[in-house]
Amino acid sequence: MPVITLPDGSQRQFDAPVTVAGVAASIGAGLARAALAGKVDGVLVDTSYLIERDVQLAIVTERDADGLDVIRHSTAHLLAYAVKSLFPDAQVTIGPVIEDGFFYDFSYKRPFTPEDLEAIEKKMLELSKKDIPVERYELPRDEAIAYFKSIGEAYKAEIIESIPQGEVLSLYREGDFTDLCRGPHVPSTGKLKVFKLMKVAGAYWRGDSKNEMLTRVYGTAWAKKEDLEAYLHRLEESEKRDHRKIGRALDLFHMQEEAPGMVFWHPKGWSLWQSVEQYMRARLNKAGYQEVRTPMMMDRSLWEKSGHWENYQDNMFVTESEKRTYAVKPMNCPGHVQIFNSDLRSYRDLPLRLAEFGACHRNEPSGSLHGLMRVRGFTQDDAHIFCMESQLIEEAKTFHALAMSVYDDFGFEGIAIKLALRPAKRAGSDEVWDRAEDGLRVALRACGVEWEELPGEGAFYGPKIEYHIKDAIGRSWQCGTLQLDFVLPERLGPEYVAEDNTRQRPVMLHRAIVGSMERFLGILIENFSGAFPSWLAPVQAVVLNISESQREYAESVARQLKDAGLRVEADLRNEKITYKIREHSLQRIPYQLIVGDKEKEAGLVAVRSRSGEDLGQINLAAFLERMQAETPKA
RNA sequence: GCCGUUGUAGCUCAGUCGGUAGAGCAACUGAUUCGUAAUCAGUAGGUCGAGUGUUCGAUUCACUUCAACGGCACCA
Repeated sequence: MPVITLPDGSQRQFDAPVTVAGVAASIGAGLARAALAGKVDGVLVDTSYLIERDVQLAIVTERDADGLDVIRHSTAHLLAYAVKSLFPDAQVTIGPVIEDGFFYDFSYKRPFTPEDLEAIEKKMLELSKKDIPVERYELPRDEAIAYFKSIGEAYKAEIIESIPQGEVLSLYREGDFTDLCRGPHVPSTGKLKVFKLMKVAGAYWRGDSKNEMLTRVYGTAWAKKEDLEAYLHRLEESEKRDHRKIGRALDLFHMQEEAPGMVFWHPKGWSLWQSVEQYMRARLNKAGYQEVRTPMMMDRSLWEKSGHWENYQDNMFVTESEKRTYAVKPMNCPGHVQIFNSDLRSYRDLPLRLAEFGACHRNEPSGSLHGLMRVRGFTQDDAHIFCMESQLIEEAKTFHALAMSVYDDFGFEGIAIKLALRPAKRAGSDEVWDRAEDGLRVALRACGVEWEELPGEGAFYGPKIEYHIKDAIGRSWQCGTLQLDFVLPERLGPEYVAEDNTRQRPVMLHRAIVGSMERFLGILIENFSGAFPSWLAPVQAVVLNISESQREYAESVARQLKDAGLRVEADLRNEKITYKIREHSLQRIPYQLIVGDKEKEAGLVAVRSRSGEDLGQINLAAFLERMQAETPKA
């Protein structure tokens, strides 16, 4: 006699076991129709799930986040169903829900084409219209293996084989298509109406590049048509923000075939870069760092000592001269250790913080290159802190505060912190790793922050804290990092003289805040959609004369502002003022200073903000003050 | 690196069922001197990513190669 408690606290008693669908029907016909799944004591189940005891039950509909997931998951199955009916000898593998949609991986003798995709989508609509029931049933593991082998689904059979003996598995049948799945699923294909197949791509079986490449079909699915449209619109909007597009439109940088993965910075892009670099330099100086510069390439033997040769040889650019092999630096740390080693250091010198805007090169796989976000030549705001173990926590805390303050100045919020732990391929003993990982945990705790741990993601020489920032369209990027390293000091041999006159090994902290300058600028471009805050904008203001008679006045205004340190241009072209305003608006210049006869006479400028607002006529001192107020203090 | 797609003027793109290419914007020249997002007229601009092959003839077809784009894998 199950008593069912609904989310509003009301209870219903039934004389006999009842399905989720049955409960929904007892509440109302509308709910029965809308029911996609149920949540029984917090666990998602099908509407066909039989309730035999007292439970908490929520009927899941398309209005719930869970309901949307069920829709997406079931749409992935519908996709597989359609593929199997169009291409019977294709094999199905997996089809999970992902952000905004789903995908399904197939094995087929040839990859699907964009035309196939259209046909598949059409078939899916057809199957949806038929409103075919989706039925759940169970099979013992071994029977399930035999079943999938019998219908030629080798991948499914392999998946089940990796499930422990003795388990009972759930299968879902819709029409003549059956798939292994944990579920739950919508009760019938008619519930799936709003979906779109987005693209085909290759993907390795089980995510391993040694395995066969499958064809992956990506799709999106929503509860309502308007949601789908809003999603497609959102995609279009992010395309407009693409840093490669804006980089061209605003003349910031370009890349070309002869230098794949390397950037040609144009004057305006380099101005942006310099604003970021000078800001960081000021922050680092104030925080007790000393800036250095180390060689672009060093002898192979040094990279062998550091362990980079062994771990990353294939990804290093190498050159030869007079029978010696040199590698272009992929990291700055070995160079910084050489500076540390160049003198006898005392414990009084510690912590020694060496910073470098270090230009590094890594021969990244061709397929991984992506605009400014993933390049082969990049510059880090890198620094290494050499300290005693007793100073670790304090250094980590100070770094954390600095990093957060920098992100704040750039306008980023909601920084996610992650702790990447020892990878399979690593240097150093387990005992050393224990110490390093615990050290970072203690430091994070001391900072009073929450973090997520990522097993196996650390660097070969040590664990790392990662700072992930979220941009204006919700994408997350790793920028900052703090890495604790006991290994490189062992390998490269830095030492200091301790208080008791013994020689001791310093601990090394690797750290960066913006990470790769290239990537960070890419993030800034997309985050601001090219409309940089005035302290970063390559051109902060442009002076526009309305007609020839204010030429000299406009020139003198521009000159005075430049002398005061602003990045200012004058547009004295003989064009209509509306034309000039349009052009500079498209260039996203923060302020347009318009001077006509009125301003010339009064010795003022009429200020138009980037948003199109008229800020009125002000004098130059007032304008300079305004700019000053918009610039973060170092 | 792997799978797929793409590569035509500075940018965005059209085109040629094989007979050496076209638009809009940008650029340049001239006229216009104008008050808050596009003044008018004219001019110029391309080894059709690179290489090889098929062909009387290739930007178009085939193959190779490079790069970009979307994924996968990788990311010290």
